[in-house]
Amino acid sequence: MNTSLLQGLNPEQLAAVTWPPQSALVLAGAGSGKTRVLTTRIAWLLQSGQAGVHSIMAVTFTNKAAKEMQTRLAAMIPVNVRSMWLGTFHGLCHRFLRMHHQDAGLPSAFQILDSGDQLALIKRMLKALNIAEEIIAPRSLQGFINAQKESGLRAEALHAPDPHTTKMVECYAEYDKICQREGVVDFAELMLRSYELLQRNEILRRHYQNRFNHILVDEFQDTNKLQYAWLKLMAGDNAAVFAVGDDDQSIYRFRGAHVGNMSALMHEFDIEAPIKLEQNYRSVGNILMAANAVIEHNAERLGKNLRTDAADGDKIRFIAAPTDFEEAQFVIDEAKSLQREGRTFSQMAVLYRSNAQSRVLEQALFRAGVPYKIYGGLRFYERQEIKHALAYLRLAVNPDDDNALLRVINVPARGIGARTIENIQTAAAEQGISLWQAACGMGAKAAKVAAFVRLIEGLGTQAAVSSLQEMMLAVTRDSGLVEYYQTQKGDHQDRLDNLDELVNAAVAFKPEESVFEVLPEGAQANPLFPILAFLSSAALESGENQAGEGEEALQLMTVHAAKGLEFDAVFLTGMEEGLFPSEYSLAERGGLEEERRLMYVAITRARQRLYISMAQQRLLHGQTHFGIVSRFVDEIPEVVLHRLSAKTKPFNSFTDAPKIKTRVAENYDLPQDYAGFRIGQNVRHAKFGTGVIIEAVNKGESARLTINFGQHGVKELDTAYAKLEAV
DNA sequence: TAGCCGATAGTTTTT
DNA sequence: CTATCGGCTA
Repeated sequence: MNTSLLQGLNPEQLAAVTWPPQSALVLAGAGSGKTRVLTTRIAWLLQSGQAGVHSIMAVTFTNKAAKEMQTRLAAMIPVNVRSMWLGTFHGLCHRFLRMHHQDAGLPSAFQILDSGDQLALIKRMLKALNIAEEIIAPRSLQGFINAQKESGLRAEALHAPDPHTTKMVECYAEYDKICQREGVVDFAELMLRSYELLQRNEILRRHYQNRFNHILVDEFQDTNKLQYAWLKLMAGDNAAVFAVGDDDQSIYRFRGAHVGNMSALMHEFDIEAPIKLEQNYRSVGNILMAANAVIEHNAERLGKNLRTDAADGDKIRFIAAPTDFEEAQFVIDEAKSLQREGRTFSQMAVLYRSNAQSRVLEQALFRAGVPYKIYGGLRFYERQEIKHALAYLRLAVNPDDDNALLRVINVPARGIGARTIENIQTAAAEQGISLWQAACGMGAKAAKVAAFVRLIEGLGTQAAVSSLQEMMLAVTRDSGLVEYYQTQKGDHQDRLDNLDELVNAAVAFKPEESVFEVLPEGAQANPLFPILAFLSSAALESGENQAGEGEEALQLMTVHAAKGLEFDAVFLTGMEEGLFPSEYSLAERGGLEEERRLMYVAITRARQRLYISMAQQRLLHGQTHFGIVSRFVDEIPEVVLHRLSAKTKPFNSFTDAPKIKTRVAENYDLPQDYAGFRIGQNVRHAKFGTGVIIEAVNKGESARLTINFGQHGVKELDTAYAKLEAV
C-alpha cells in the first residue's frame, strides 16, 4: 500500500485517519488540520481496500466545504468523485428525492424554494387567509415552520399551548398543503421528506443502510436534530459514522444547531472517547493563549486545549478608540502600515459582530482609498434580475409554480396590474386550481393576460426541444427582461451584466456533474432534465457572494462569515458590551457561552497578528451609544495584551457617558428585566388599552417589548418611545 | 397602473 | 440613521 498518504500526519491525526472501521468522534480544534484528516481518511479507506467509492458517504454543510473535499481527494488518489455521495446535507437529500420522487410523493419536476421564495409564499398565504401581519408576522411564521421541520415535526404532531400558537400550527399545515399543490419544496423540507421516506419505506432504508459502510460528517457540531436523525437512519447498525467537529466553534444554535448531538453520538454509537486534535498549525503562541483563555470561561465544553510549536509571536494589540470613526481610522492606519511591511491586504481581515457595523468602516476605507471587499451581501442567485429570469425558466417547465408566476407576470410591466392579478387569484381559489390554469381560463376577456400565457406556452414548447443554453437565451430575450433593464431609468448595466453572467453559467453548466449520481430510470430521457438540474443547483448552490475573487483588497466580514477562514492579520472591531457579546444573546439561556465561542472563532482566525478594538462612542440606529469594553477582552491574559492608547482626548466616563448601564452578571434563574418590565406582565397603553408582554428584548437602556393587546393586535413597542404603565 | 411617501423595524446565516 | 415595504394618490 502506498503510505505517502499518511506522511506528515502527527500522531493524533494519524490515529484519526487510520481509525478502525468503527464510529468515531474527532474533536478538531481550530487550525488542527480537520479537513486534511477527513479527506485523508476517505483516501485511506479507499486505497487500503476497506471501502469502495459507492459505500462511502461524506456530508458537509456548505458547498464550499464539499468542493474543497472533492478537490483535495482528487489530488490524493485517482477516484471518480462523482460517483461518491459527497455533498451537503441538502444536496444529498435533494439527490435522494429526485431519485425517489415518486415514493416521496413529489412531482418529477419539483422545485426548490429558497428562503426568499419561502417568505413570499408565506406572505401570499397569510393574505389569502386574511391574517394580518400584525397578528402573525411572516418572518416569525417562517422561523416557526422551519424550526418545527428541523425538529422533525409536522403540523399534525404539534400541540399548541395557546391560541396564538394554534394559529401558527394551522398556518404551518396550510403552508405544507400549498407547497404540495405547487410542487415546491423548501430547504428544511428536503431534509424532512428524505427522513420520512427512509423511515417509512423499509426497502429503501435497507438498501441505503446496506450500501453505506462509512459515513463521514464535517462540522458535526452544526448538525440539527433532524440531520442527526437522518444520519442515524442512513447509518443503521451497519455503518461507521466518522464525525469531525469542534464544540467550541458551535455558533449556529440560533438556526437549530444542536451541540448535544455530539454527546448523543458518543452514546448511541458506542464511542468510548473522542479523538482530540489539539495541535494547532495556524496561529502564533500568544494568539492561541488568548483563545484558550477566553474559551476556558465556558462551562459546557467537551474539553480540549490547543497547543502550538510556533513562537509566541507579537502580542495582541488592543485599542479603545474614542469613537467608531476613529476606530475605523485606526484599522486603516494599521492595515496600511502592515502593507508597507510587505503584507497584502487580501491577507488581512476586518471582523465585526453584526453587518450594521461595516458601514463606518466602509466609508472610512472608501475615503482613504483602501481597496476592500465585503462578504455577505446579496448572492448572485438572490439578485432580483436573476430571480426574475429563473422564474421564467421555472414557468417553462412547471407553469403551476404560483410563486414564479406572481414574480414575473407583470415584470417587465405588461399592463397586468394588481386588479387583474386579484381576479386571477380569486378565480384560482374558487376552482381550486393554480394561478396559471386560472390565467389560461380568462380567455379573450383579458388580452394582456392571454399574451403572457402565450409567452409562457412558447417557452414551454421550446424547453422540450432546446438545450439549456438556448433556453436561457430565449428566457432573457423573449421575456423582455433585457429590454426592460435597458430602458428603465437609472443605470442597470450591472443587472444586464448579471443576466449575461447567468447565460454564461448555463453554458458552463454540466448537469450530470451537479445533481444526480446515476441518473434514475427515465430521467435521462426527460428533455427537461438539464433545466431541472440547473434550477436546482441555482437554489442549492447560491453561488459565491461576489465576482472578482483574489483581488488585492482588505477583507471585511462578520465573525460568522469568517468561520473556516484564516488570515495573517485580523482586526476584531466593535468589542463592546452589548455589541459583542450582543445584547440579544444575554437574554437567552446559554447565549453568553455561544457568544464566547464566537469570540473564540474570531481570535483563532489570525495567524500572526491580532488587533482588538472598541469604540467608546458609536452611532447605532441613529442614536449615540456609549459602550464599555467587552468582558471578553478582560478574559484575555494581560501578558499577551499590548494596550495601545488613543492619540486623541481620553474618554471621560463621567461627562461622556452619564448613564452606562450596569449589567447584571449572567444569571439564568432571575426573571429577566427589560427596562423595568418582564415577560408575562400586564401593561396599559394609551391607544391600545391593556395587554400582556409576550416577548421582550433589551436594547441598551430601553427594551423592545412585544405586547399582545387582544383585539388591538400584537404590537412591538420600544420603552424609549411608548408610554407604558404597569397594571 | 405606476410612482411616491410615510411608517416601520433594525443579530449572527447556509441550504 | 437608513433600507425596505405597503399603502395611497396622481
